[in-house]
Amino acid sequence: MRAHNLALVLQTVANSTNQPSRAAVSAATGLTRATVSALVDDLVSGGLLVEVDPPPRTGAGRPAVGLTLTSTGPAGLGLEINVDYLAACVVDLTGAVRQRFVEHADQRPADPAQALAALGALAARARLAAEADGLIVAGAALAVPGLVAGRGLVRVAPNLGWQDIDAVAELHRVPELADLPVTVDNEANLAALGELRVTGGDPTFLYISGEIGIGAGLVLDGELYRGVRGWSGEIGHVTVYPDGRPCRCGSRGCLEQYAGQEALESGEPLAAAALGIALSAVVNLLDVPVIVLGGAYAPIFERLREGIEAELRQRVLTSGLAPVALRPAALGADAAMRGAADAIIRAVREDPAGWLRRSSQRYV
Amino acid sequence: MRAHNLALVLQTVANSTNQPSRAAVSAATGLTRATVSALVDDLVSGGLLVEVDPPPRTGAGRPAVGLTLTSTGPAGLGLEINVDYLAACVVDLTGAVRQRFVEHADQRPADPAQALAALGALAARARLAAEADGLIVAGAALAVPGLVAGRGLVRVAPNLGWQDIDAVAELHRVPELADLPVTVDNEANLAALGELRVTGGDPTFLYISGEIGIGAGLVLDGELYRGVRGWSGEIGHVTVYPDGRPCRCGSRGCLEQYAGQEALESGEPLAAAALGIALSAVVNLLDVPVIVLGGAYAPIFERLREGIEAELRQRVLTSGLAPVALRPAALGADAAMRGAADAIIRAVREDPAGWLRRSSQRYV
DNA sequence: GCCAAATAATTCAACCACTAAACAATTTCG
DNA sequence: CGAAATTGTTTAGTGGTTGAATTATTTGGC
Repeated sequence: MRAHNLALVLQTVANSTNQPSRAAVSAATGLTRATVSALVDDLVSGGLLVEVDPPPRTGAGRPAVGLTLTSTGPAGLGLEINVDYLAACVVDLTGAVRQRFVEHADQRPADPAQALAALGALAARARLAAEADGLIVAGAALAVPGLVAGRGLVRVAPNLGWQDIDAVAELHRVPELADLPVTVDNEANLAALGELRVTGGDPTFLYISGEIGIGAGLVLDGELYRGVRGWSGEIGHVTVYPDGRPCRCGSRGCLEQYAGQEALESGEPLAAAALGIALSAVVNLLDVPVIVLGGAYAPIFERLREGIEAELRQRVLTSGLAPVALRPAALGADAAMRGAADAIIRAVREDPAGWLRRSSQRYV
Repeated sequence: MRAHNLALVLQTVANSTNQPSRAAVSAATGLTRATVSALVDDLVSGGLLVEVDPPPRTGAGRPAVGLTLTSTGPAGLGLEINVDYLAACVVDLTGAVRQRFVEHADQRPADPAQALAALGALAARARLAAEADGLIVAGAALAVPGLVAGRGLVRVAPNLGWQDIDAVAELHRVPELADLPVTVDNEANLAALGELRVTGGDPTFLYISGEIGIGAGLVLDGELYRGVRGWSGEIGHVTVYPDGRPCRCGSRGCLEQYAGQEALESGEPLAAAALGIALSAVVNLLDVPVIVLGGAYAPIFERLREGIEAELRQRVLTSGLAPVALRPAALGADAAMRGAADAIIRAVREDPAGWLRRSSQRYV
């Protein structure tokens, strides 16, 4: 119960645009001022919240003490490995990017261990720089363009040529990362989480990421839906033309053949229509009100828009009752890496009690 | 916290196959025997649980007192209106059907008010019969073949010819139902809930219901996903052949044109393939491991099976890693009505504290 | 310039719900 | 018949929340 209320208070402060006082938090949560005071004290002494001195003055009365998330506490290490680059960043509890390293290089010739060692080196640099800056890296998340099974095993990453790679074990070989909890997730899933953070408004949307392959991250009611085995979002292999072009997955007429990066670069005329058909299926099935186009789609959003919307208008049963909103991604190429870092700090935000417990143990 | 634990105890008893003792519940939930005792006493005196005398003897020790859900407490009234029948049933807390009334008649000529008045009469009979039997009808849920907006407004039910009908208001005109909380939901959604109850095992599946139209109910992690506006599951209008037959929804190549009841009756050769294509999209997007075929599909399941599975094998990216299970629905034509009644008792089960509060007020 | 009103935060007693441990009840087994 | 086992209750203690009173610090009227 205390754990729940700690999270409630922390989220309230986090989601508030200004720097709320204890009294404001009390009003927003429905908890008593006394309770909020006690909880806030714990969060402050545990290094998750800080009191800020100059609160905005308003009317009579004792001045309020503003509260805000710390920028020197726990942080998340976001990692991404993709076909043509490696990237690492550190995001603090407020969501600010504190470190950012990107290394452009084709990863396909390298074998997985080499690639992950290079990424590990980048990650180690980011971690050390962040910790020199007063941050405590709470964990790392890695975004990969492929299917991930539980416990950080990459089952297949077709465009990297990977198969059954234990990415966590490889990263843990780097001495500076050996003690760090690492999770692995699909690139589109994490990018969707990143987008959720910056959009704020819409808790339910589909993020679709056009890279060499096409992935999607589905956020329902503010939560990423990963599927039972973590293999949701494979929109690239949704059939749009049943008897269409053969796909390297063994099927025919997959969306990827018409709207993947290779098709786009060769000026495929059906790209927007194919996207529209696949997205209509998503909306008909899930009643998703917002679709965010990311990856390679974001820069050419305006060129795709009309073609997609035409299909949605025609093919979505409820398009007459309420239109589907189409938006370019707010984060650019950093989305997955940002989302990965965000996943770590999200975990701290959702379970501050766990963090306090662990961080008190650190000093015993 | 008490509310949460009351629900926990009640669910534990409900999900248990035998009639567990307080000690068994304590072991299953992790709560202390003392706590469980206190909670169980509340549930017994509130009329949700009953103690059963003859517990199965085993070994030494004081004999246990078995616990089981009451069969004389709260009950759910499930209603269904469809093209060619009206139906009402009452299900008690244990999930047993206690009353069942079905009236076959084509509803299309009747105007909505007439049809709902007839259904209301059926519902009133079911309620009175149930209450004569010692049950307390806690609420009613109505399954309709159409799109429902919040607060019981049926936006469109194409096959009934309905548009913007306030079904709750119409039912409340029946004097015997005037005091009853009534909700309205899509037929496939409620059928999926009904299926969830009887399957028990799989908490994540897609239920697909082949009637005149084709609807789907999506159950994720044991919860029905209704979509932001409650319009999820419109799989009948997912595009399978982009340039295919025109559909009355204004689009082309909708699944309904190839696998709707009318197509099935005319021996459509593409039915199974079309279903397979649409279902592949669902699995690729959501990683759903189980698909349940209901409505008109259930009796012809074996005829459809191979055709659907062939498409799934070809078109689902992860079909090589883990196959998708295909099953006929366990409940027959009663699924939606059963699911509707179930939705009511599900609410009681999930918030027993609320029920206890309300039922204590009833006697003040 | 001072006091009243207003607002923020803390302190303190009471209470609720859970836990742990002792205890009572009732059986089986040697 | 008594020891062991098992269920269920009682009792004392604890963590966490509430509500009321208290303290702290400002504005504004006179």
